[in-house]
Amino acid sequence: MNSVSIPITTQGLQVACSACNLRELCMPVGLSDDELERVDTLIGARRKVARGMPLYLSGEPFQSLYAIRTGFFKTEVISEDGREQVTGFQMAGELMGLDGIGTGNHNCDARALEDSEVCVIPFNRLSELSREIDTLQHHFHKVMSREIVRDQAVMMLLGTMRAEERLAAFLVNLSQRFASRGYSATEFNLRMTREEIGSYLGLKLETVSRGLSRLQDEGLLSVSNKNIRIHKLDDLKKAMSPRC
Amino acid sequence: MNSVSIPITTQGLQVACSACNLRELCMPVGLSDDELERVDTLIGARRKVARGMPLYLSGEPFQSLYAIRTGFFKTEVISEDGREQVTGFQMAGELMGLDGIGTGNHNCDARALEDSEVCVIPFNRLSELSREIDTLQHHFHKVMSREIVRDQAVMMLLGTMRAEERLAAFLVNLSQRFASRGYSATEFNLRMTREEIGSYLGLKLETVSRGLSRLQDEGLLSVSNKNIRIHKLDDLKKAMSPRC
DNA sequence: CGGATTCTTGACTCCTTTCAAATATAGTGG
DNA sequence: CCACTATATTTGAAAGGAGTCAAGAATCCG
Repeated sequence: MNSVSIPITTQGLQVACSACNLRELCMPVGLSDDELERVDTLIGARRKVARGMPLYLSGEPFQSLYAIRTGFFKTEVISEDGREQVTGFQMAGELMGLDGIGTGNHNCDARALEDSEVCVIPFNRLSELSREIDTLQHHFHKVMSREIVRDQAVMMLLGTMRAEERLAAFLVNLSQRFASRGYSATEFNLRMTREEIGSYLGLKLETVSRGLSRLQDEGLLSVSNKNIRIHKLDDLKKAMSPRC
Repeated sequence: MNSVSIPITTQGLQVACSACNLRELCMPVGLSDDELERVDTLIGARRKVARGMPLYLSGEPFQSLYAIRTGFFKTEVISEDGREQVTGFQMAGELMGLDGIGTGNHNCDARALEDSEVCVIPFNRLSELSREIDTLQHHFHKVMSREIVRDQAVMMLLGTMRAEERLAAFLVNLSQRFASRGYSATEFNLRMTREEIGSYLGLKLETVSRGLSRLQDEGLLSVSNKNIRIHKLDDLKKAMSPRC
């Protein structure tokens, strides 16, 4: 125990947006120094979310958006008749909560797949500030729009691709997102279970498992439980298309 | 022929937003008279789109959003390897083009399924105005958010539902949207082909056809080509869930 | 009116699911 | 730190639902 209290709480370690290394991925991009300073005031607080715990649940009142600082999340919709659909996996620098704006309540569950930390962005203040800072407004609109485009890509995947193609597309997507964050594009650990992958891809967990085994047999990658090692990224990309 | 020129062009018949009967469905909601007047200046022009013609195509530079005044559209994504996925069907009062904000180019094709007319909303002016009118800003954010939620519902449909369930969900959705526009909830004409329904629902056209026949055999509705008559809307809703 | 498109239906195939069992892994408490 | 239990993963075999292929019928539209 320290006799002198050292601020080791979340708050104590806070890093301003202007100094955040996720800046490029997160909200503020292309702002002047002055504007960045004002955006710094936007982030209300940090919040830690332990693995398995919800960041928010469907039905809860919507107040804030969340930018992931560290960690990994899934978002999941549960229908009235009990069906569960994982609608996405989110990693550092990505924004969550956009679905809550429309109704004023969150429309899905967001759950940490590993111990994580998020920046809380009060939506009211984001609205205010984006009325004053054009760049911020436009950036926010772009982020929402990209989410729509991403969702459309998932529709395409679910509507037209076969099991192995879906799996290849899923892995290539993860690979690219890890790579853009400075991690290896060819080796990474899955944070989610086969069942969660299956829910996202519209497949049963057994089909996911078989698909991974098959891609391994084809020599495209190695699977060791949650660890993925991609040997032929190009061929994996080709496996996203029919007749391969 | 009229000897005296009467303005029968699109422009001549223009109706201000403040007098538009789609007001509740479209952009401006809950504005003061003063604000409504300013929003009127937002609508650049009307544009007619003949059946089968594109409102915009993927790749074209994004300039404007479009609010449907009359008619019916589909939006469709085409992937690099040639797969087509219908991502939605839009009717009067609904907004199209949100997917273009992110990249500055449209990311899908929007095509009229019947002769249609849209209001052109220049995005720049919408951005400006929404910086000045809180209500408009918030409404716009809500519309985008609802689009995300809608997309998530489609993911759920594609990821977890069986053919007949998807079809039932599709028809119930159409029914509700027609009803909220003052049309019959139980009888309407499909504007799209079986193939387009299939693309949207992740099914082949034969499966759509068989599904409709089946729902008819079960007595839930009558199908006569494009005409749908729903006899048991409650049971059709139940058919969206498993074990029916 | 007539070719082209769209729709329906049947028969068969194939991919994914279901059901089941064995194995491996991870988390927990002693 | 190890044992133990719950969870997660793999794999096989069989079943089922949607896809494919094909042909005929109906409808649309110029």
